[in-house]
Amino acid sequence: MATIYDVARRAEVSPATVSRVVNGRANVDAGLAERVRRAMSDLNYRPNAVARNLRRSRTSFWAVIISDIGNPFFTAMFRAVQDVAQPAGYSVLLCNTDNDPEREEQYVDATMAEQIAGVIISPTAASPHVQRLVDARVPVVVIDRLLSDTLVDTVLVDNDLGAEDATRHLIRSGYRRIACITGPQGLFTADRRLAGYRRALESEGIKYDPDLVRFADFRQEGGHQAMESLLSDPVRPDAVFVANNMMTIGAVGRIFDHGLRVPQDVGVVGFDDVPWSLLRPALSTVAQPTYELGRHAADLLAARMAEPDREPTVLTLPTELKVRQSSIPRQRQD
Amino acid sequence: MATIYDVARRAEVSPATVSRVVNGRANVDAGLAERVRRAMSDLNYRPNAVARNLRRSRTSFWAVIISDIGNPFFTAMFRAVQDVAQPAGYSVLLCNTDNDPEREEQYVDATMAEQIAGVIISPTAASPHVQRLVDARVPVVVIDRLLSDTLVDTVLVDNDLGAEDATRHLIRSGYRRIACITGPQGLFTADRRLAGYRRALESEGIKYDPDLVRFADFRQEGGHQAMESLLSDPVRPDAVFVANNMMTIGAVGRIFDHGLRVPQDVGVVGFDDVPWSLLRPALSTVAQPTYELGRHAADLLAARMAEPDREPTVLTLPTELKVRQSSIPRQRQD
DNA sequence: GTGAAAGCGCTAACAC
DNA sequence: GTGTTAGCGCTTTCAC
Repeated sequence: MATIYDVARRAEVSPATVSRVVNGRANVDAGLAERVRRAMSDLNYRPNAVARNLRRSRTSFWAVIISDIGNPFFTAMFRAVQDVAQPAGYSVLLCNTDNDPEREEQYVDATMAEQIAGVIISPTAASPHVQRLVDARVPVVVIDRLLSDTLVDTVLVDNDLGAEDATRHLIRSGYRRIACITGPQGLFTADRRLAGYRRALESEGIKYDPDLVRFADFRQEGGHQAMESLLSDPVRPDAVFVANNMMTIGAVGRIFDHGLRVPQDVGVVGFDDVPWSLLRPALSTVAQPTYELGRHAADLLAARMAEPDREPTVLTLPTELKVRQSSIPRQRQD
Repeated sequence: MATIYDVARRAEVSPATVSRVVNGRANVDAGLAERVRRAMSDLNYRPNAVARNLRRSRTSFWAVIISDIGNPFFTAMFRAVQDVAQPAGYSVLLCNTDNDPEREEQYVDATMAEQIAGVIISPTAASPHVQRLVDARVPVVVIDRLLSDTLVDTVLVDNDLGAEDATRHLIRSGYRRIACITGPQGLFTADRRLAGYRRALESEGIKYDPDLVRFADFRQEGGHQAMESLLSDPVRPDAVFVANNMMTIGAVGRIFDHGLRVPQDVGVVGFDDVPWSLLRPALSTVAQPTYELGRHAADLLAARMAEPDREPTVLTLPTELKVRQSSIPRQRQD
């Protein structure tokens, strides 16, 4: 592999000049620059990014650390990050923790060791790792979680309001015994969405009943089991608010398995869209602006890199209730 | 940030000894090693991976280059790769090309510049980039495509047979006017699946009719449009074989939009499962062993890294036809 | 078993 | 505008 010295020798200039040409610095004589470019192409020279990274003591990578690569929420967000990063000359590393704090730690360690230029992370429940990144002055943006003990750029949606809208919509559609399947207790989004559900009930004069609440794992299988548990109750709910997309899939499947109809027997509103229009009945959901979330996170990251000492920003984006078939009982459909 | 020199000074040994301890080399006196470990922890020392990379002239990254991060086929495969890579001490970079050859080139360049240790790639149609990687002696495994002009480790499924099975199943279920929506002409999987479709027709004595074939883009929207085009024909097909999962979603949605029923009016078999069990009717598909594909690709990559001059292997895994509701017309269901 | 020292390929002072 | 040179932090001969 040709190095910058080989090119310099061939073009009869110094390595410094070659470096300047490679990096597009203006202050190089046009003739020299041309000679350098010829030499580079003659030798099929490719700069060694690792050497550059060492010298500059940071890389041209961003890392996105997420908990579930199978969830379209994260992949859509990732795509947005990539769309911002690539034109800016950064490649994006996707790290999938499967909600395992140990894996998260491993990735955060790797991130620091590899001198990653910036990190966008959706941390697992109690995450001291973000603090470590902040302490090491690695630019970080937290997405989808609000960390109470760490001052850091953050992008969220209004989980409370979204869940409240969804639940109120179910109430106003005539459902009365409304269950809630939320995520692991202590996980920010799970707690906020449960809180929104509760607030809607209480503001509409329906008593909050903890027996109608299930805590699952935000995955399809969890939604499946939680629904099973709800349906095996002597008095089954007539509607359910499910706090994420994957669990909604699982929950609705279970409703069908019991021979029940959606929305006639059980009304359903999920949280976060699934990008697939095929589902029947079409699911009512609290849509999150996933792409926007990613784009804002990427923009915040870029801003922090440009200005490391700026005040941390917390951005809360609105959700949008999309009413489709799964929450409109037959008698009200027309 | 503490360096290896700081640790050496504090432990009163040489940097070489610290390096040996960090890398777990055996030939270090136990007492010294202990002293070094203490110093490391005192100073909160973290090895600088970039410097190590430069010195070793390769990184501890693998890159997976795919065409669509929104397709569960690729994310499942990625997960498998990650599961092999991580215990082996590698982090995995996910590169999403959106089927854009330019983006692919950019990623291949970055891969080489960053001295990525190994690459798993599902190349776009005509890909000279893989040859470049091979020439540069970067360990590469190609997945989901057979490159005719490049000798390289490859993991495939038997596309021909899978498509043939699917189509024959439709024929035997009583469908006669069977359409095919495949991917972009020239793309390996698209061509092979079309060939399998054709072979089934001909072996069952049905004339192959090019008017029943549509070439789309392997994405939901493409399936949507292709189905629209098929349904606007004066004589509409009574079944369709769709050559990938995303297009199947789009196609079935369009069938519904036309007020037609699946499978009574139009039978459907897709290629590659979708992880959502919720779809109604449940889709008959040619299931690919996605996780296995990824695992084998990762294993081949590891083998190539260990033994750069081994003969390239081409692995072809079987598919499995999963007959569900979408291809069993009512009169035959019982 | 341990240390001294060279150098991976590049960039950025600094000198001219 | 261009060249000289000193490292970035680590690993790895090689000598002892």
